[in-house]
Amino acid sequence: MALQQDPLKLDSMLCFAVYAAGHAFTRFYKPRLDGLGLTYPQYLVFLVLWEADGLTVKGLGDKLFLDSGTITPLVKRLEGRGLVRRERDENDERQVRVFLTTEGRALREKALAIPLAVGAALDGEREAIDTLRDGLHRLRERLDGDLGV
Amino acid sequence: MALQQDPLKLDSMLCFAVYAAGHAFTRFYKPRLDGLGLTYPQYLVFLVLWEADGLTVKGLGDKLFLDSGTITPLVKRLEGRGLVRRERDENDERQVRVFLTTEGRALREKALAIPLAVGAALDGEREAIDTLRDGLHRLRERLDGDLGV
DNA sequence: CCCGTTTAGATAGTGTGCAATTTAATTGTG
DNA sequence: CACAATTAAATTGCACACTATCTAAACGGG
Repeated sequence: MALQQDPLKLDSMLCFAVYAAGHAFTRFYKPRLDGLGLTYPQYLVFLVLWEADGLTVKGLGDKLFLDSGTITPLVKRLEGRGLVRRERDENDERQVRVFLTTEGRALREKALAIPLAVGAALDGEREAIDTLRDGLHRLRERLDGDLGV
Repeated sequence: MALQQDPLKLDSMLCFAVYAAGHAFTRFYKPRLDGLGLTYPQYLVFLVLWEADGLTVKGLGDKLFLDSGTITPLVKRLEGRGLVRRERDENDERQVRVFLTTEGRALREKALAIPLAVGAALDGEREAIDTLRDGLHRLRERLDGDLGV
């Protein structure tokens, strides 16, 4: 196996493979999520809330690796549409807890069709998928663990 | 190995692993790219131009899987800083070709340090990296090949 | 050669992401 | 208890990404 000649070759870069696959996923999800009226990041927030209703904004951010600058306006849009309710924690009033409304909880039924569509598109690659996912989670941990320059 | 019980479990989803790893990469690159004054997508544009100067906006988009709505304003910002020059193709005036300026070409020297930093952070994982990258490119092709719903 | 279609690029609007700052609430230490 | 430090959200500003729409240029069949 020859060594990499050009260290700046786009197609050899892991970062670009991740970046491009991410956009491909967003494009793939778009038509499916249109049916629920959700964007992809909003869908992720619901995945978390369906597992753990009443999480704080920070809790959501920790799960999704996003900060309040992203979560706050996103959740406010969901609140405006009556899909979630925001409520200040009475024991610690710095925190805002996000609760599903009946309507928000009901979305879960429709959402069940989405993993099926993904499964169909990636048909017969169960093992490769698990390997990829685990490799990506390890990668993320390494990158986030690095202290910079 | 037990089957997946909850089909909507965040941490089992490949899409989220890709999404989160993408952000981790962006965060990782940020301090390194600050030295060049580039954002990560701008860096990708330079990777393409250093390989193929004078590409059209569409050519850039094809390489990066982005459309004119993203490329046009990005390249205009680079033009405003004197890093690239935009020039309408004289044979087909619908097309705009993007050329590196001397300054833009010179950035490449500084950029060479970046793959080294990535290599250091992911030290000793050459084989795993190649496997991940190839798996992600195959994934992207599958997702983009899907016709939707 | 005319006109409908296609193609390239630009533009407007919406929704992320993130850094930096601000405000309010809580905690820790003397 | 006072008060500095920390923490949680929100806010502001900038830069993507994408959809939809628009204009101009090129193409293609009759």
